[in-house]
Amino acid sequence: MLSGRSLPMTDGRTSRAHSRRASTRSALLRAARTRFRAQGVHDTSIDDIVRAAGVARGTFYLYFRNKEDVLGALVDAFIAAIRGAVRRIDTTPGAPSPTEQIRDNLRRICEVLERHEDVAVIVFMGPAGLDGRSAAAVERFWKQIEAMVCDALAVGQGLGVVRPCNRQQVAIMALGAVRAALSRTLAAGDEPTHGSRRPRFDEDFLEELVTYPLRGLLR
Amino acid sequence: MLSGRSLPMTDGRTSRAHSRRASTRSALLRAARTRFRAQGVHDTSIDDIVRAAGVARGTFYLYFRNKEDVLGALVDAFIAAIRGAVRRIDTTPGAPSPTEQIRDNLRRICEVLERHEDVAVIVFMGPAGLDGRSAAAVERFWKQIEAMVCDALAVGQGLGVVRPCNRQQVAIMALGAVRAALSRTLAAGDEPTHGSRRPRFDEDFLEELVTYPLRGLLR
Amino acid sequence: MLSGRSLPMTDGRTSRAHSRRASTRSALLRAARTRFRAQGVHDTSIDDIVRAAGVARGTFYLYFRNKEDVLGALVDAFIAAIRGAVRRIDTTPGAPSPTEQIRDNLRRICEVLERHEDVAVIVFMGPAGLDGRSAAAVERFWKQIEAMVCDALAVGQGLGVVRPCNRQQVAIMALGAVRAALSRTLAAGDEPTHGSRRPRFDEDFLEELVTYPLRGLLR
Amino acid sequence: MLSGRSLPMTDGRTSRAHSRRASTRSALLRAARTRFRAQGVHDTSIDDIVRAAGVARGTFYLYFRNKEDVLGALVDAFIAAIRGAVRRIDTTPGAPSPTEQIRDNLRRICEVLERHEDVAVIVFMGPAGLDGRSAAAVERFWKQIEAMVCDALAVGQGLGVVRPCNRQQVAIMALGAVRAALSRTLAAGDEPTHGSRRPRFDEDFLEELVTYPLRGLLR
DNA sequence: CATGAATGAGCTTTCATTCAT
DNA sequence: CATGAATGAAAGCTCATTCAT
Repeated sequence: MLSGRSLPMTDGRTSRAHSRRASTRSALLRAARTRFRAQGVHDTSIDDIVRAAGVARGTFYLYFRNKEDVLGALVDAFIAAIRGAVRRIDTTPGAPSPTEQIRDNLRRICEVLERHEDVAVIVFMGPAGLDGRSAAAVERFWKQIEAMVCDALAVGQGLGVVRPCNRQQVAIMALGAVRAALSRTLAAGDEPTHGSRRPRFDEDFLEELVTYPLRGLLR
Repeated sequence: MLSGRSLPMTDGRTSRAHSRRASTRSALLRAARTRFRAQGVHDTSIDDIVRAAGVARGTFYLYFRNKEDVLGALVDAFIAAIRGAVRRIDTTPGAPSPTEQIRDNLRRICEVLERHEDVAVIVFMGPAGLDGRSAAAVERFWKQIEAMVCDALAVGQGLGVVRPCNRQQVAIMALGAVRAALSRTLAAGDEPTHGSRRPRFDEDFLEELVTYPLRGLLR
Repeated sequence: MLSGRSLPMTDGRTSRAHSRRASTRSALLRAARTRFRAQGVHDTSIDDIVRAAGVARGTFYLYFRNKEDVLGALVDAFIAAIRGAVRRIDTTPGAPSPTEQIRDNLRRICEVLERHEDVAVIVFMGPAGLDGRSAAAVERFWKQIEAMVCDALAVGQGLGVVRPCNRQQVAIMALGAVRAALSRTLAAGDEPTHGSRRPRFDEDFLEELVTYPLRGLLR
Repeated sequence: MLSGRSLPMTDGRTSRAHSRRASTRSALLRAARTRFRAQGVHDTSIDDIVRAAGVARGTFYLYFRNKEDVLGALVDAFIAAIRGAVRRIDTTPGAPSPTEQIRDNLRRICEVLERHEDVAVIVFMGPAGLDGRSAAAVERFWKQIEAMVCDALAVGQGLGVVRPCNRQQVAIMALGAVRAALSRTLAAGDEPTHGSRRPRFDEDFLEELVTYPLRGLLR
C-alpha cells in the first residue's frame, strides 16, 4: 500500500490479462462475442462474460451499461463492416457487368461474415434473444439493406433489365433468399465438425447465391 | 342436473370437470399465445401467463411442466395446421399445373398463418428468444419443410422442369424468400395500425410469392 | 351416458379400491405407512399417499387433518401394541425370575416390531424428519417407557437386586442400549438383502439384548 | 504479515475483503447453527438463516450451494472436533487404567459437545431432517465410532478383561447407552431453563457414563 | 362419502447492479 | 481504473388445503 508499486497487477490473472490485450474494453467485447456464440445471447450472463474476459464483475460496468449495450457495440461494428463491404453498382459504361459487381459485393460480404462469424450468426439467425433494444438495431440494419436493394431494383427497372414487379416484396424475398443461404452456411460451422471446421463459402456456393436471387427478378 | 339420478355415475360432475379442465387449459394456451406475441417468449413469465388467463399460479403447473412446454404445445398445433395445409404436387396428367398447385398450397398456408397469427410470428420470425429447447422444436419444423422442398426439386429435375442446381442450397433460398415475405407481412400487422389491422395476404402478394421463388429454379 | 348403469364404479381404480379394502381410512393408513417407510416421513407428500391409496386428493381430508395426523394415528397404534406387549414384572414368589420376565417382554416387543416394522423404523430411528408436531408424539412415547423403567429400577433397588445409582440416567442408558440394538436390526432389513429379507431377531440376539443392559444395573 | 512488502501484493484491499468474506461466512454458519437448533433443520428456511445472519438472501449463495451444504459444513466441523477428542486406549504398562482413559475420552467428548452444542444435538438426536447426503455423513461417523469400539472389544477380549459376547451387538449397545445419555443431557438444556441454563455434564454423570456401559461388557 | 380442479403461500435460486475499498 | 462482496428483485416451482360438484 505504501510502497511504490510500478506494476498494477496483484496476481497472474490480472497480469496476464493486461499484457495479453490491448484494453479491458476489447477483452470484454471479445469475451462477450465468444460467449454469445457459444451459449446464445440470453443464456449468457454478465458473469460468464467477465469470467471469460478475466476481469472483475464491477469492471464490466465501467465500460458498458448492460448486456444489450455490449451486444449493441458488437452489432454496430459488424454492421459497419458489412456496409464497408458493399459498393454501389456502377452503371457507367465500361464498368464490369452488374451481375459481376453483385457477385463481388457478396464475395466481400462473405469475407466479412467469416471475420465476424460470432456476431454474424447473431444478426443473421434472426434476432435470437436480442432483448428489445438490440433487436431494434439489427432490424434497422436490415431495413436499410432492403432500401438499398429496393433502389437498385428501381434503377434496374429504369434500365429495363429488371422485370416489372412489386419492388418492395421482391427486395424482401431476394434478401430473404440470400440471408437464408448465408445463415445456414454460418450455422453449419457450429457444432458438427469440431476438428476440420468450416464447409464455408466456396465459389459454387457464391455462384448460386448470385444466380438464384437474380433469376427471380431479371427480365 | 335436472334428471333424477338415483345412482352414482360418471355423472355431470365428471364431465363438467372435464370441460372445466379443457377450458382452463385452452385459457392458458390462449393467454400464453397472446403474451408471447406481445412481449416475446422469453420476456414472458409464468406469472404473466396466469394473470392473463385469470388463474392461479399453481394451476399452470397442472397443465404444463414449464414455459417451453406451453410453447411446444402451441408450436406443435401450428405445425400440424401448416402440414394439413400442404398437399403433395399432383403430377398426373389432367391435374392443375404445378404452379397452380403451389399457389394453392401457399394460399392455404396463408390462411393458416392468419388463423394462428401469434404462433406464426414466433415460428417465422426466427428463434427469437426461444430458450434452447423450444428453438429446437421450431428448427426441426423448418428442416422438415426444407427436406420436402428438396424432394420436390429432385422430382422437378427428373421431369426436366427444374434447372440443374445445388438442390439443397436452392431449397434453402426458395424457402428463405417465402419465409421472409410471409414473416414481413405478419410483422406488419403488429404495431402500426392498431385500429384497422392487417395489410394481409392479398392475391397480388400471393402471385409474387409464387413467381419469384419459381423463376429462380425453373429452367 | 343414457344407459342404465347398475354399477357404481367409473373406472378400474375406483372399483379395485373399493373391493380390495375394508375402508378408505385404513387404505390411507396403509399407504401412508408404506410411503413413510420408503421415502421418509417428510419427503412423502399427501399426493404420494393418496396416489398409493388409490383415492382422490380431497378424500384424504375427510379422514385426517394433515400428514402429522396420519403419522400420529400410526404411531399411536404402534405404541398401543408395544404397551400391550409389556407385562409388569411379577415379584410374587413362585413367579419366573425377573430376568426371565424381562426376556419375555423383550421377545414380545420384538414380535410387535416385526408386525409394525414400517412404523417401528420411524419411532426407533429417532425423530428423523418428523416435522415438529410428530416428533413430539414419538418423544412422549419414549418418556413414558423411560418412566416405567425408572419405576422398575426403584422397585429393584428396594428388593436389593439393583445397584445404587442415578436411576434416571441408568434408565436412559439401558433404554438407549436396547433401542440402539433394535433400531439397528430393524434398519438392517431395509436395503441390503432384497431377496432373502430379514436377518431379524433371533434367540442369541435376544439373549444379549437382556444380558447387556442388566449387567449394567444389577448388583 | 509484518514484513516489509515492497512489491505488488495481495494487498490490504484484498485481505480486508478476505476477512469480510470470512466473517460473513461464519455469520451464516452461526446463524444456521442457531436456527437449526431452534426450529429443527428442515423447518429452517434459507430466509430464516439469512435474516438471522443479517445478510441478504443472495449472499447465502455466495458461500453455500444450499441448506444441506451449510449443514454439511457444520457437521463436518463437529465430527472433526469429536475425532480430535478421542485418544486410542494406551495398553502399554505404566499407562493409566483403560477405564481411566475411557473416562478421559468421554470427558473430552463432553467438552466438545458443550462447545458445539447446537450441532451436537443434530448429530446425536438422530439424523433429524438431515436430507440424504448429510444424513449419510452422520451415519458414516457413527459406523466408524462403532468399528473403533468393536476393535477395542476384541483387544479387551484378547486381554481377558472383556467377557465373551457378540462384539458387534455389544458395541452397538454400549454406544447406544452413551449416546442416549449424552443426547438427553444435551436436549435438557433446550427449552426448560432459559435463564440458568445447563444441568450439564458433571462428574457424577460422567462416572455413570463410564460405569454402566463397562459393567455390561467387562468380565 | 368421494372427487379432483383450483388455489396461493412459500421456498429455492439466479443474476443484474451497486459501492466501499 | 479495478475489484468482488453484497444486494434484493424476480423468477420458477411445489404442495397442503379448499370446495363446488
